[in-house]
Amino acid sequence: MEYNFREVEKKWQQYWAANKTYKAENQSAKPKYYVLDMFPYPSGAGLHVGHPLGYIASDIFARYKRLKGFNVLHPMGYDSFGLPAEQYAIQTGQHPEITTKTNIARYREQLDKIGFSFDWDREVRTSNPDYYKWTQWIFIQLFNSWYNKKTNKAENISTLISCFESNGFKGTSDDILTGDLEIYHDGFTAEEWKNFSETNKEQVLQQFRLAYLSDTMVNWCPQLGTVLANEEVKDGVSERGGYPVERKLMKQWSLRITAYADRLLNDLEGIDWTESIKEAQRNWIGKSEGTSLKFKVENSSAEVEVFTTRPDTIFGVSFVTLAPEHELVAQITTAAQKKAVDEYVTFAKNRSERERMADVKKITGVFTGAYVIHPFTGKQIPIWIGDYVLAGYGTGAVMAVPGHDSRDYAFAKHFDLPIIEVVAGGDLSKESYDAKEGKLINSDFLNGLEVKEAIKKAIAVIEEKGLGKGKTNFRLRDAIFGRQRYWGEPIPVYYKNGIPHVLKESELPLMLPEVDKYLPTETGEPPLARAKDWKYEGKYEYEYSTMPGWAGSSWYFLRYMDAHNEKTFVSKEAVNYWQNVDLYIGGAEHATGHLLYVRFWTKFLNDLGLIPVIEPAKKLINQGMIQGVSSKIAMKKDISVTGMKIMSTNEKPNDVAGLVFISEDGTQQNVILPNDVRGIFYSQDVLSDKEMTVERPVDINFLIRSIDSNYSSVDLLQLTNWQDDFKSAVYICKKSYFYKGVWYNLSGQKIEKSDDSFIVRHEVEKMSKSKWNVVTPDTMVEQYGADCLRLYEMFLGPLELSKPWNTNGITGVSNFIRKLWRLYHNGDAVNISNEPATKPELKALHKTIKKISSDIENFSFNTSVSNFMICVNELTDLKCNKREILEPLAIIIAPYAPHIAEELWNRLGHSESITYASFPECNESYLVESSFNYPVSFNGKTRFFQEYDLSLTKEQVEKEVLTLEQTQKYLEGKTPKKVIVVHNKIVNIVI
RNA sequence: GCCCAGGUGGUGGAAUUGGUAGACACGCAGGACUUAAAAUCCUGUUAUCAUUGCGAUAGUGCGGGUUCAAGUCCCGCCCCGGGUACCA
Repeated sequence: MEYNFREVEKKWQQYWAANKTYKAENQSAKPKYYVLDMFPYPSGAGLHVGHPLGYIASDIFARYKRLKGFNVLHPMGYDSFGLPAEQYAIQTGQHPEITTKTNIARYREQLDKIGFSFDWDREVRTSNPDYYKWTQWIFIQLFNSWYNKKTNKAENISTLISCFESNGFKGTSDDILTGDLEIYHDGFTAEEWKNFSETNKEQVLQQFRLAYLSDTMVNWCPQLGTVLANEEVKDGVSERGGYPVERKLMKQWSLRITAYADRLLNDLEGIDWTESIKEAQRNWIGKSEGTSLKFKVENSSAEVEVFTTRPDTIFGVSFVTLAPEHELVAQITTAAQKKAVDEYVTFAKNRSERERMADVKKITGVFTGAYVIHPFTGKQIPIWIGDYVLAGYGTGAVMAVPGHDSRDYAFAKHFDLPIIEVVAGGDLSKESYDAKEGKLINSDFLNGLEVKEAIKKAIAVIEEKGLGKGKTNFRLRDAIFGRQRYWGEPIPVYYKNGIPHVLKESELPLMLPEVDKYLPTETGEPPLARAKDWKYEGKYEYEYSTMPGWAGSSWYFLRYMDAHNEKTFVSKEAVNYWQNVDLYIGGAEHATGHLLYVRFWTKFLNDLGLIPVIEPAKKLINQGMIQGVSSKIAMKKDISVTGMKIMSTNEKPNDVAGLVFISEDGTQQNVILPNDVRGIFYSQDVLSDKEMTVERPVDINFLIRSIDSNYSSVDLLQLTNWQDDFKSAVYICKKSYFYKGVWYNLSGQKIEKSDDSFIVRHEVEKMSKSKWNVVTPDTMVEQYGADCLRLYEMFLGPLELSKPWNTNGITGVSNFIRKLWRLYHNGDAVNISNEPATKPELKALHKTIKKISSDIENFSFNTSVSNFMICVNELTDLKCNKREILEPLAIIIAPYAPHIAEELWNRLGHSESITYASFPECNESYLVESSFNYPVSFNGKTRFFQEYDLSLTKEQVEKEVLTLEQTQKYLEGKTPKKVIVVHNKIVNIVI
């Protein structure tokens, strides 16, 4: 009887669920191991074959660790707040909670079918009040904290208040309190503080709180009706939906992640994450060290402060550029230039982010008419405004050194400003010389110094003269935390006299209220403003924005440790036992979003003494993307057709009746198309000029036959019945066309059938519902079984590589599973012998044990599958049915194919699950060879093989080889110059 | 532009510290079994030349180099994928 995977897989999935086989305990004598997958967002499309890739890998690892005697925590849950469910709610009026529940149920069903060893008792959902209660609680801790630069830790805001009460505040230069943070508040004395109004005090405190309210430039997305964080914006459009994003000044909740910039950067050293992710985070944090420097404005008390990393080039400054939004712009602009400046500032403000990024190359700017005085030469230097200077970085002003900065160079060239050479080594007539190498020239006291020394000296002189001081800047911005959306965690804040107050812990969770519509109010307030009678203590307004999607996922790894605790977000005992994640698997697309925020929150919670770890995950593996193959149908434009030319195609739907073809012999053919034709699609093999076409995706389920890897033919009947605009469309093929289920020849006469195929093009891209190229695991599981899907996804190639999905090799894996089954059976009956195993059998097993162990440790799951195949092939050839071999084999294969392994284990006579068996150790003595078949090569080219006993020394092998008849043949009578013998490896004879 | 990862048969991909390139699998071709098909099993399969057999030559994106020996190390370049984008 053949292996019945349907029955067996179902049986064991039920067994595991009923027996809670994968339940993890919070205490154990065993060492702990925590394997975590990145949270899925349960979208309406369900899981596609790309999702399980990482889950299968982590599941193999988790199962392996259990077999190795570890107490394994391997949980799963859902990141269930978010935009898609809400967008769906807006369209249909259905509560997002219902959509979310349905989607989760579908995910769960799909996950269960693949046989994952999750401890489902620990499932969490970010949208459940018993979960978001603690997300809100952490927000309150952030609100009640400030970052003390002296201790380099977050502390309760009360320590800051007592500092104000005793010492007051010295203003932005109060290093001890502000460090590198930009605090916009004047200094005050202790006495003044005590007399401040509550409002005034809170204004000051908002400058320090880790969760704070401020007027910030935000990424506003009008179509989504919300602000977005920097990493949710890609190329000037929203990551979800692709809607335009504009800059807007709004009062917003933000998190002061910048306080942690240095630690987020430095602590990367201590974690075993992929270098690419670490590098992406380093770039995102963007630390740069330089100096601030003040330039006095001529005939004014104002000063322009700039930030530069190249103070050595101070004598190369030929102008100063301000960002259009710079506060000094209005103040310093001369009357003569006012009009030009105002126009420019308006222009710059109205340009969308998208436009600005699209024409990076386009240089724009205007002269203010004002000048600064060079602090060393005393010369006049013009002040310009340019939008290549960003208001949000540094001081929003730069000292332009066109000789040694390519952006300044481009600006200077464009507006014909002087270019001064101060570092020797470049050719300034062609381009700026940006390298930090060479000797300083034309630079007074810096002349002759190397750039690095000059930087040091310049900073020293600048500081000495009180013109500025050494300073570090980060590219990282504070994270905007409010979203003007419904489906998210309510921010636990209410307003009393305009001052924000947080809720008491006992008042949590602040439940998401019911609303009549999921849209903003008429006055533009977020959806929560629609909630009826939703007021704190019946009178104070709540905050109407909700938290962003990443709030819940910034601490979920902790909740899994203690998922049902009602007293605290995670108990001390649980977190002290589980510490942090040992292995985290997920996509690289979260490099600068989730993975940065979760590190930030972890450090913060550690500062407060709530958890013992400073990093969420010790090791991180990125799985590659499984791409989909979409199929593209061609339409439109003036067409050249192979063998004929279509002359006029005014493709207005009602104007295609008189298509004129010119056939190969040059005669015109007037094709009469019916009047109600609503569109024309072209088979890809009739198009010779791809430039003239546009394409749209069609459902890959309509494909019938693959022509080659780039093209397939499509089922026109299915396509015609698909969507409205396909129903009354004409499908043009080489010799005929298809319309409403009927074929016509090109003269417009009905024909019985056509031997034409309608061809669509393939394209490899991200799997997505909108591209109609999604392949779900369900059909795979149905057809081949979960074990086969698991093995096949691993067999496809290295985990971290992206690859398009194809099922070409699936039969190989399926055959392997059947072959494995047959090894344990003779016909229908289990056939196991208790005889001792032979040497070749033991060798086949133990070399596999060795290989599989090292493969798993190195996350090289694809080679494991190959090695299982080799092992089973060898044992099949040896006709091995010995218990001594087949029992350990079942165990080592169990992490990969748990269902069949359980069944075989059971048939071997075990009543317990294979999950807690112990992984066999490799016995090296079975692998020891007594001889080696040496490849004998001449000048590095292998010619033949010769077997020698391994006890032979190098010298003996050399002597033996030289006596061989074959050797003599290749020597052709010459004497070898040199003979290299590498023991157990190779013989190379140099002639 | 910058940063990161890649480039090996018709395809997915193997290859410890430099040491037999192409494991394993798909596909393809031929064969066995079968009334037939499916399933299964066997043989072959980098290219070119030669072929009765033995074999010869080339070959891991391209061009150089180091070495007895290079897919692997070094230098220069090309191509594809991902990230990032005026960060002073």
